Amino acid sequence: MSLREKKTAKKKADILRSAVEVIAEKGYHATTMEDIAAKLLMTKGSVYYYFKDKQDLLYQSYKMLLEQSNKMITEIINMNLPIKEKLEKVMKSHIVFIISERSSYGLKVKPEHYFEGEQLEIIFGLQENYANSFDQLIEEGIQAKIFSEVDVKIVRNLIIGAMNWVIQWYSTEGKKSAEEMAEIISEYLMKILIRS
Amino acid sequence: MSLREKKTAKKKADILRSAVEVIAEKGYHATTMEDIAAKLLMTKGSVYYYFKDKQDLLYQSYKMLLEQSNKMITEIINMNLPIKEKLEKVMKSHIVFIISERSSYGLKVKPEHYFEGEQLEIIFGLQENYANSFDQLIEEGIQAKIFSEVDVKIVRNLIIGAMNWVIQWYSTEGKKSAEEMAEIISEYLMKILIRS
Amino acid sequence: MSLREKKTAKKKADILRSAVEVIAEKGYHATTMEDIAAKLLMTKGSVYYYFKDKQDLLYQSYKMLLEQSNKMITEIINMNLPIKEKLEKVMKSHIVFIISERSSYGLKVKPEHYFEGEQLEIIFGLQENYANSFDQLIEEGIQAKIFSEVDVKIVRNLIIGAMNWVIQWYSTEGKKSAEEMAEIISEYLMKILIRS
Amino acid sequence: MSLREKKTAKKKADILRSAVEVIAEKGYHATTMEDIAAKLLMTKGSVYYYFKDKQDLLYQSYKMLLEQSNKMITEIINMNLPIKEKLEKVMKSHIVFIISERSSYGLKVKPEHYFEGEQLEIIFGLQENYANSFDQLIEEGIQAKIFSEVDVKIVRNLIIGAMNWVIQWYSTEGKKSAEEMAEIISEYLMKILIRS
DNA sequence: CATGAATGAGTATTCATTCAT
DNA sequence: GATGAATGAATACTCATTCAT
Repeated sequence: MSLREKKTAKKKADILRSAVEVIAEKGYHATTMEDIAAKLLMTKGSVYYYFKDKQDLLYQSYKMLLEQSNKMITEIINMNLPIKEKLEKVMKSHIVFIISERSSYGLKVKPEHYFEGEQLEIIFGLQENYANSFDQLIEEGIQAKIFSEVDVKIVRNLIIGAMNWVIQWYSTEGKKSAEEMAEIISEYLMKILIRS
Repeated sequence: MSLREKKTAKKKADILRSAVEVIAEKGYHATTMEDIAAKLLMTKGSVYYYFKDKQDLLYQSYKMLLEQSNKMITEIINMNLPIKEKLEKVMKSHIVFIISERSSYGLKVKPEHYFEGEQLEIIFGLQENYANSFDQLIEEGIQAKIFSEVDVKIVRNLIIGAMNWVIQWYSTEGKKSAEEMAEIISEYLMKILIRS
Repeated sequence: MSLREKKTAKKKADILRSAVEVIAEKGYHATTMEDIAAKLLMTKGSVYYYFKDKQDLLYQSYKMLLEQSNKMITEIINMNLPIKEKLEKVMKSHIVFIISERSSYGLKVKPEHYFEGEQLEIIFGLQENYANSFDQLIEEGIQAKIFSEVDVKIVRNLIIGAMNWVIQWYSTEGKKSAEEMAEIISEYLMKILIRS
Repeated sequence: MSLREKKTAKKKADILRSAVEVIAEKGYHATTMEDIAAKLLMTKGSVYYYFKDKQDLLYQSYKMLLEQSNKMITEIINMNLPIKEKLEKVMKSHIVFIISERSSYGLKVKPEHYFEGEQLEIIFGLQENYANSFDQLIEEGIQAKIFSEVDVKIVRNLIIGAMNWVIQWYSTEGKKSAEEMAEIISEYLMKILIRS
């Protein structure tokens, strides 16, 4: 990749990050291209130089988010750790990520509303990948008799829901750092799984 | 209340319910007055007879939701039941309500974005009321040594988060009814609290 | 049709006429919705109440134009007149229409650029209809040995082209009225056909 | 002219030809600088090295067209040929030129919309020159009693209109070559003039 | 000379809101 | 009370134009 290409890639990534943040904060429709651009001291026009349209920006933002989380969960799965610690690590990473990126792995409404065709398929694929990885960890724990025999999908959804909701109530002004909060939360959520 | 007043009140409530549903489905900004009116075979114009503006509609919708949940939680608190059963009942009601109304107790983004001044205070008050009631139940359980000594606020947020997220994944086409699902979920979430 | 419906239909027709004129004058892309609205002392918003979008406005304008000319040519074809007079009448009507409506039967570029799918088919159909009617008149004249044996399609295109071009050079400030000019032109163009 | 200047001149001419074609195809406003540049595998930026702005490009394109046609008509006028053949030659050249350059001597709308001041004068001058040359040929034919006594200006406009319209209907996929078509058309149009 | 990038003015379009009937 | 119509403010998007490298 040439220097110029690197610069372009960086700029694109910057815009995506900016977009993720603003959209997570205000919602897709309430976010204007102006908002996203202003945050980076750019003009709308520039953003359009890098992205086809607002929807494209949303798609790529969301895709980036999901890819990052898939990368994260895959790495952790491949670590040589006890299953319980793996799952805790995943949860903590998930929570810290949400807090630090000020975003959410979950759109505030169904992807079907925003994407269609190939885009929707890719997004669904990535979501499924993450969900499956999560499920895999839970199942492994169940096999190992460390987790109780729960309905994997439901429990996974509950845990992800509880984590994604954190952005609604966690305040950076509070006493606890993101990491501390992630530690506490993962401990609590683990209780849903741990054999008593 | 005269007949006319009753009729008006009913119409208002109808509109609110319609609004709650569409807004929950598509998000506030993506929802047009047309959408809300069309669902009731009305015209936009008529809606304005009953509500000052779109924001007012949102406010009253959301307030209604919160009032209903507060009413619900208060009734359950006053029942003569073991604490564990009370909390389970609250959770089940919360979940069933979310599924049936196809809405969410939580706006998809912070209330601060939509309300201000007195409205915001009232909304915050109602949310606090609900949170406090929830906390009260948790604390009672802790006092009674039935629940373990968790950080009440965090756990409450986790549970509410997990429940509010249900709308993102529960499908009415699935095998389980809302009640069955609520039963299962509340059982799982209860594990966060129950002493092991 | 109720009074209200009549009013709406009239308004629509007014907008179409306004659009036809401005678009014929400045071209589709150079014409703004503002231009069209301003001409009728309306706001853009109002125009959008009656028409889906700018393209829709163009389509309906053009369709109206073609329908009117088809109606005109059909009426003349059905008159009980010598073939030569029929064709002259068609030409004169065509020319007077172009001058009075300040528009052109022909878009300035190919319809394919503006329409697609069903719209394009309908436009093509209407154009074909007009062309066929024109051809029919020419052929009739040839059969009757009044016109010479020309290539019907080419001659039709030449005549229509010459007439559509009138809008480029006819000035309302000149000495001749539209009718006089139409008279002269049709006489000249007839020479292409008349047996010598 | 130095080599460099020659190169520059060639590039300019290339761009002009490209511009003429695209503008004739899509219309001035629908044509983007990108379109023109892309056709020559250039970037927009480069085009600006050679031309001040889009309007300048249009002006020079159009001027070039008119100059070429003036050159053509002048050459033919100066040939030693019977008047009838001269006019036929002019028409054929005009038609072949339009078809080959895929452009039109006539802008799709009035020059007044695109040019002003000196530019407009020059364009008008060139148009007038062409028109006058055309008229001169017609008048010569009338003097020679070969053409009938028509209104020169009107007939000239009719003939030019019929020819400029060719681009709207002539298809390169048809059986007839541009030259054959030009032959046929000029023959037909000549009938307007020829004494019967 | 060429070009990638940035910009801003202009335009289509949407939609909450108003109001006369 | 209801509604068809009208409006204008807001916003996505395009594209001619500029300029640093």
